Amino acid sequence: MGVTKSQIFTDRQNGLAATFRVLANPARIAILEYIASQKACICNDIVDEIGLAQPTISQHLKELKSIDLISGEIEGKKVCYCINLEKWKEVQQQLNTFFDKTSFICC
Amino acid sequence: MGVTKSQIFTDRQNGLAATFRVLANPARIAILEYIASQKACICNDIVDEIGLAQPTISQHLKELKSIDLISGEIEGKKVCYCINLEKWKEVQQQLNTFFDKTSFICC
DNA sequence: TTTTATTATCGTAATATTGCAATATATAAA
DNA sequence: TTTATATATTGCAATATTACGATAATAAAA
Repeated sequence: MGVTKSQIFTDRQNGLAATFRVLANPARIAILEYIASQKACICNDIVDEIGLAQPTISQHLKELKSIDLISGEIEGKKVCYCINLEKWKEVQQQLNTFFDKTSFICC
Repeated sequence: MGVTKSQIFTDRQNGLAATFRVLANPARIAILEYIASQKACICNDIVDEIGLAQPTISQHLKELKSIDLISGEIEGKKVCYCINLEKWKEVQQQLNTFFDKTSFICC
């Protein structure tokens, strides 16, 4: 075999892991931090800012968009990426629920 | 190429991504939730509880231990795994710092 | 000591992920 | 329309991850 056996876990557990997975990459962390640092939506100066090739950045942006963590609006020939604040808060909430629910003292 | 270019990111960004990575697997989520649900430390009934082979569980436990999210105490021929509450809180804090710092309105 | 039960490690197969060059697509500018 | 610029997609090479069987290591029990 060799693939995550998602069938044996709940949708919630799989969803939580999937969210963590999108965040589990330093380039995507850096992209999110950069987008957020520009108060107005800034487009692909991201490619210049981060030290990765344009197709690589484009792919990372696609993944971030796939879970709605960012949105991308087309403006002429440029695209303007922004943090989707609603989803952002939702994810933060989801993670906190996990951490709060799971922390018990045992040993 | 084909590997994450960690050199171009900060230690903080790499560390954050690494933490997310450990959590980015439904089996590890399930293991953490199971360990936490047993108020006293329970050992590898985890293998029975989760539907994965013993070596697989052992490997996941190793990863969780590697970032100190759980501890494993040897008790005779059994090992007792527990949530490391101190680290747990620290990770939750770390993630919240990321989310709080990064959330700005742009679009 | 031998046996048995528990956990860890090794080796390997089956994907999944990361990154980039080449190229396609889309839109503004000339 | 042609050209230039910005972004997305495709295809591929280089790892990384997940899972498990076989086996080793450890310690209690017989």
